[in-house]
Amino acid sequence: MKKNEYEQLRLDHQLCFPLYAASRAVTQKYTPILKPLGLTYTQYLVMLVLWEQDGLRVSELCEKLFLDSGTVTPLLKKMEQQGLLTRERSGSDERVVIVHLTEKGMDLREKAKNIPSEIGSCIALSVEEAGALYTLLYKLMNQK
Amino acid sequence: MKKNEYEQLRLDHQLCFPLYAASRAVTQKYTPILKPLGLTYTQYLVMLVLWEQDGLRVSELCEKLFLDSGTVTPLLKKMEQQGLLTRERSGSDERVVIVHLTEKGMDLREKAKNIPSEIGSCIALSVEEAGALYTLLYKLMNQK
DNA sequence: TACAATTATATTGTATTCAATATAATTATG
DNA sequence: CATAATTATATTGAATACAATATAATTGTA
Repeated sequence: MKKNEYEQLRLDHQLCFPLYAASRAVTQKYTPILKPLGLTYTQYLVMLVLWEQDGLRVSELCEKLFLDSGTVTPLLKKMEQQGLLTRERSGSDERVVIVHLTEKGMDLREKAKNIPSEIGSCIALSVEEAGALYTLLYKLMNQK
Repeated sequence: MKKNEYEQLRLDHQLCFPLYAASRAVTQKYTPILKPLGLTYTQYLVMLVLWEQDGLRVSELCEKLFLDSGTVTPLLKKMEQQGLLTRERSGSDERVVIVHLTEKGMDLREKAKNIPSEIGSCIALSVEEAGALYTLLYKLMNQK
């Protein structure tokens, strides 16, 4: 029984591991594609959010991306330096920082337009598989 | 048609995002569980591999975990300092570093034994869902 | 056997992540 | 209205990740 005692600890019995490895693998696929746009993967996620809805608070960006201020604040500062966005304190509540895209930030959308299909073409999943995966992952990420 | 032009760039149309967010969410579940063992998540993965097969090369650990030497080398040094393992150059090939668990490293396995079920109990997926997810993730991580 | 490739780790530099804490502004309450 | 509690963001510190490069050892080959 000695063998079975630790059976559960086998790497190939873990769900966390392929999740972790697949996530990194997919992120790595983005790196060369995002490089011409001057974006990292996390910066790209911020842009996706802002292209959909500009003028969000830092806290709203954090919520949408499931990231905390320790990650997002330096990220936004860097992106501000790069001229992609602006950060200004709200007039009505000085604690709040509102993020707006610059012209340059908005223009980048055009260059990014085809990235999803580029990525899609190098991900070997059928539409059904991708849909099933999507559903399962959302289930996983939305539980507290 | 302006709206549809950028439809693909919506955050909720991306597969990468729930993958990334779910991965981080799951890793975060491990943090408090691993803390009593003095392990981080990545260190735990190294231990899983070594508990299964001791005496691996650094390169073999890298392959199994899909990590590169820039991640693994400092990780192993830290774990060596903590007394969990030893790193020695191979006699037959001085380029090779062989990693062995110490007594302390092996003993930790007993304390880790129930972690998979602890994690399993806070992951809200059925056995079938977990199986399907597992299969899809392996598909994703194994494509070059 | 010199010495050009190759191989195995290690190092460096940049960019995340996140827990924990700090700070400043606003709100709630006695 | 003073101040305790809360809120929003920022800072700090520790641990990853990974691309790019470096170094040392080994192998292949003219």
